[in-house]
Amino acid sequence: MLDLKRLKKDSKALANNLKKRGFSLDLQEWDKLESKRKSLQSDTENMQADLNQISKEIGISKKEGTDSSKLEKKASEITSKIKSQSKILSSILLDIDTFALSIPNLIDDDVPEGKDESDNIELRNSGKVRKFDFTPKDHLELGSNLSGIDMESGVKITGSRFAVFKSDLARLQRSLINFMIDIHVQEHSYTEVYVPFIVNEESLLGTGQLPKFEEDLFKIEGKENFYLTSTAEVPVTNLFRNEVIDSKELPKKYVCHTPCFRSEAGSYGLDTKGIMRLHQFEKVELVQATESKDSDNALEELTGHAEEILKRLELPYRVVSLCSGDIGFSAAKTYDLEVWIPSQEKYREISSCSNFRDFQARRMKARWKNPSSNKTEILNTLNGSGLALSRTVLALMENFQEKDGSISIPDSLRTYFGSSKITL
RNA sequence: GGAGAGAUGGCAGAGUGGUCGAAUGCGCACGCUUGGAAAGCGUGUAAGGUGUUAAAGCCUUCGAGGGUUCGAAUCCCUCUCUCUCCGCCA
Repeated sequence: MLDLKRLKKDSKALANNLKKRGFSLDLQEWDKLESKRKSLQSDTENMQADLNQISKEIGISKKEGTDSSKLEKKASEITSKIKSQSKILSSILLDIDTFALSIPNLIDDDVPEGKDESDNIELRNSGKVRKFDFTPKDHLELGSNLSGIDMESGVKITGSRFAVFKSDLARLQRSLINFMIDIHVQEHSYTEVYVPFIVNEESLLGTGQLPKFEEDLFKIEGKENFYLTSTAEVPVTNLFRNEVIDSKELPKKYVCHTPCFRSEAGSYGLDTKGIMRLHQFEKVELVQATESKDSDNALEELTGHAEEILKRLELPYRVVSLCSGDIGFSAAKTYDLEVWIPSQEKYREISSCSNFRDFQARRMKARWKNPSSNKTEILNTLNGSGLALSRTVLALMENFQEKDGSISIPDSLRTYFGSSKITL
């Protein structure tokens, strides 16, 4: 959520910033709501102050044993006025809340301007794209030859976009989880957490998936409004919700492995083959909370942590800065890591690292105590995949395939995986 | 699932209808003290809104929502969560 104070003072500047991502802020609507609120609120607060004063006088009068019936009559009149007035006020406050919750985050100045994906800017790349002396197969063909990826069973058990991993490929994914978490814990000093995969509405409001993007989520039928997590970002970032963190503990760095469930509404034609885009996939997620002055550096650091995994796995990748039109609702700035996919001869997203600044933290009242001012301030939050696992499996299969359909395992992973090759 | 207890500030913990936004302790900040530290002493220390150059002031908030009352942390109702005992279970 944006700072409502800034919206009150500086709405035009905010509107200009939001325009860059193609969001038009309805300034007329805002002015209308805000001026209504202002007059109603100050009216009711004045009445409330009167009532408090009179109530106090009644209290004193009762103690002294003098007659207070006139005061009580007056008070009772004010009370009923307040009741009707505050009903209107609370409905306007609700409107303002709804309005504010559906405004996306402001975009950092150094985010490239653009309309869509095609305007994203490549910042750097790493690793050599392999030249094959045979025609490389795609991961699905490799996987079914190895009896390691079974899409049919996924469909049978659940439906489309669900997959079954078997044998060495199931083990490959499992070894990658440990590989990634160990590096982040031991070398990048993250704290490992295990969290619920089912989350409530408040958590999703906090990170910004709700109220606008409910159609991307799997909702659980029942008395309570529960959802399956679409990313570990939701449960992990919400660890900070309604907390005041001691400055000595900052930055807070968490790493977490979870499954992710996405309905993928609106992506019917995309990546229909194989495990590129599934309703359920695994991810190792990095989450940080920092003071506001530190989040720029933290984004670079966190992105580097995710890149380190790709480097150790010897996967060719590039880093892309998302343009203003492609950046997500809650993010102020995002770097995507894209890994080379030989069968598509394209780089594809395998990690997305974002700085949300105070946008999520304000929604979830995640704060820290600034010892220099002795005030509580809103935290900055960041996250990034480190990495998405099914796409890592996919990338390893395709990039490390041999002519005979076997797959070699990069050196750094061998102790985790237990052998150097997956063979037919 | 059955029975009972509870939810108060960063934390712990008083407070059962009226100057209670809330005693006290811890923590934290500042000062005194010290060669320096610890201890000790003193002062300060909730959040949000409104307002202001800044402040003062005013409003709201004691798990959430509703109700009673001139007035609610305190009484009533509903819900959520936590703890203890019993049952069940991985």
